[in-house]
Amino acid sequence: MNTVGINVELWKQLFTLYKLAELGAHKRVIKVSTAFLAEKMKASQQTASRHLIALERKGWITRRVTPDGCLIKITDTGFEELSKLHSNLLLIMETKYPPSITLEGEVFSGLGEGAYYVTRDGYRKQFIEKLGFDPYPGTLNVKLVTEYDLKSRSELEAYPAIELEGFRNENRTYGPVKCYPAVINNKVKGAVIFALRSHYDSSVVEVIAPKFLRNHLKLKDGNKVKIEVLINP
Amino acid sequence: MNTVGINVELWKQLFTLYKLAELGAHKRVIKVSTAFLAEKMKASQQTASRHLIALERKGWITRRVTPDGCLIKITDTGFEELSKLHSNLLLIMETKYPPSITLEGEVFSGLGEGAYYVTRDGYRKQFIEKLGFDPYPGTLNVKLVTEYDLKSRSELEAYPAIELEGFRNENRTYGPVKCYPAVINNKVKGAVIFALRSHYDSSVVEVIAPKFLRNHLKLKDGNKVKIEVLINP
DNA sequence: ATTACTACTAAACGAGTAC
DNA sequence: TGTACTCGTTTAGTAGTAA
Repeated sequence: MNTVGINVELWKQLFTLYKLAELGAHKRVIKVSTAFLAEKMKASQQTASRHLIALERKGWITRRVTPDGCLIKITDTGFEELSKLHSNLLLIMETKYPPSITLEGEVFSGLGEGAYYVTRDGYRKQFIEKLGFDPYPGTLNVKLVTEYDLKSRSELEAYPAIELEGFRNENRTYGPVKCYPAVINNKVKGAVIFALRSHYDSSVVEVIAPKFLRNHLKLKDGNKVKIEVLINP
Repeated sequence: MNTVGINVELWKQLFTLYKLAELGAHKRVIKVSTAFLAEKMKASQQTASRHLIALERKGWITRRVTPDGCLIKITDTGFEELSKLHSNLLLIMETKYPPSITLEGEVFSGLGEGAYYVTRDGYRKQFIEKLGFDPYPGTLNVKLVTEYDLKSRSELEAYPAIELEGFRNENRTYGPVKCYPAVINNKVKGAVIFALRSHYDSSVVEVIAPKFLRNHLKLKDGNKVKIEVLINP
């Protein structure tokens, strides 16, 4: 998810906007004295006044000062801000799964089998179709160490994955594979893949990406790597 | 509506809680470094750290500090706070009408007809049933003066009212009446009533209450009075 | 690497007040 | 009554740093 845009400064302004909306200023022009608004905000009259000025400057409200109060209306832009907050909260509150799970572990060298599997056409086509990229021929093996990471890894099982179908060619059968889109070291988009019958235990995750991760992220055996596994609803 | 409880201090804490929820801390224990959280909040590492400590003290999160980050989970109490905010916003955003409209005007003496109508049993029973109080026998006449108040009064027409049915007795017929619950001078609960065929023009509103308003609020002719008309959805 | 303390700085607040 | 300015105070935020 990573809602871009709301930072701590905007947030403070949103508070006053929110209070104004509680008074109906998103529906109609309301007349409020700064003292009255201040009471609602549990702040001083001066603070309310300054906040209104700031909101006006920001274009979130229109404001006309009269001898007995301010005529305030929340603008479309202002309403949009409240609306954004609302829909972000909706997403947070009503989504069954967390937006992502972050795993950390150490890079190690496997047996090179990854390359073989990833390049099988039966899988490769599905990677392109379902993940949206053509994987570099090879996987990055990451060993999970901490209790927290192992727990996270096991929680992942319960979350909806992208499923690659198994297939067979003239020689043998290839099993189904679960994968999740992921961001590696906050930089590279790729995916983690879990073969249903893996030659590794669950303390190992295999990562693929369109690029050669070891080079691109300058990774060597034993280096720490961070994998943000994205969960899509 | 008048959401009680959220003030500017709670709001600031809610921001950090909201950011944690964006990271999934309402669903599971997450491991974040204070530096990482700070980046999400667009603040310094120290600020993030202090906020987490404050949230823990408040009981909104649980927190375990480890050598490589904090294990954070939003508590039920904390989740409840986010939930409250969400439902308040839902109410604000998705309600068709503003929660209330405030009218201000001057008290004046009418012809005393109000008392006559209000005490007719056909109306009185409906007041008790639909407004929940037995009105003092008499109405408070309020003259609207400012352009803003006249405009507000006319907007009111479009909002859903409590309708009293007309009736007839042996002598004559009594027309239907629209009314809205209202709070007078932030103190007394009552209602404004609009006879569909009134002897006043739309710059006058008549107010009823279980108490004798003139005495109870020490009102004299020419005094300003504030009527918060409540709109129920 | 972390967290979180202390000391300092910047920003927000509120009292008083002019208009 | 109102709003909103100045100015002193309080609060929040950051930098540096110890653990």
